[in-house]
Amino acid sequence: MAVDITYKNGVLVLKRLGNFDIESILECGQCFRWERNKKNDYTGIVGKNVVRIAQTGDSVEFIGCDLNDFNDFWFSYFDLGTDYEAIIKELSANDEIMKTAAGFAPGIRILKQPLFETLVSFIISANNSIPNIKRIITSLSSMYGKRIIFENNEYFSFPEPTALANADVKDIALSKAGYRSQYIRKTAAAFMTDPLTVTMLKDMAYANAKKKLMEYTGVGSKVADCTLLFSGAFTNAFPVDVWVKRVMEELYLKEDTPIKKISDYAINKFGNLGGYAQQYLFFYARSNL
DNA sequence: CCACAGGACGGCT
DNA sequence: AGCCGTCCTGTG
Repeated sequence: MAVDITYKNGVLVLKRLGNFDIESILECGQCFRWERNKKNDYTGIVGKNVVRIAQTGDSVEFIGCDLNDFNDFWFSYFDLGTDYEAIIKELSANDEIMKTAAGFAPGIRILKQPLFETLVSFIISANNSIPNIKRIITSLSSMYGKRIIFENNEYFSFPEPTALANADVKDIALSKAGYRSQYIRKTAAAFMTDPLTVTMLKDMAYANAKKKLMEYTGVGSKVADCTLLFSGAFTNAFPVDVWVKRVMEELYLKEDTPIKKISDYAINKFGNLGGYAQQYLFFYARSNL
């Protein structure tokens, strides 16, 4: 069952990689900077790292990636050190709903994304649709990021806090971020003077880390939970958006329930696996409800 | 043209 | 403390 890793001519190949479905991982709403070239073939930029990933069955190719890139960055980004089979087993025990939801997309993984990038991306996500969020981030990156050429195409790294902090709100608004433009600039400025790291968040209790994030302008409960979960800080974070609210009411609670109550229910029910449960439920809801 | 989808904020009870 | 109008953009 062990994963087999080989590297030749700029292509790193993982064989027998379980619980890894590139489409589920990249289309489940946790990341915004991957473009689909064709089915099961995506190119993405994370921080300053660009890579193309092509999957056939349980064999996954990382193109334009050497062993160092993989060990230093992508292994952690794709959360390859975590046993998802065990997580699904635990969530599914005595819970037919989770069994169905996780069984629907067992190849989902929760990415560990750079903190500032994740925070700003989810500030942009507030009251917004996924295609629009992607457009805004692409636009901001081309204005304030660094240009990188990969496979003869042009990519731009996510902007550094300084670049956004020093930008004019009017210029940020050219990205079509709308009223979120001032949130982006203010948060970047705060981040620049008082940088926050995932390590710092992990050293706090979950509730304190969430409070800390909610001090940034444009960050409410949902955006804070998304940032904690998708930066790899807390696996118990359970972001409740309209879809999760819908699926929780439909499958578990059977009645209209305030968001805060849904959070409490999930924390109590799923504990440290809440974040994984949320992703399975979210993906299931988007595809079936 | 209008209705609607998607969360945070701030002003109001 | 909770309720609700407003914010911006894209789509049907």
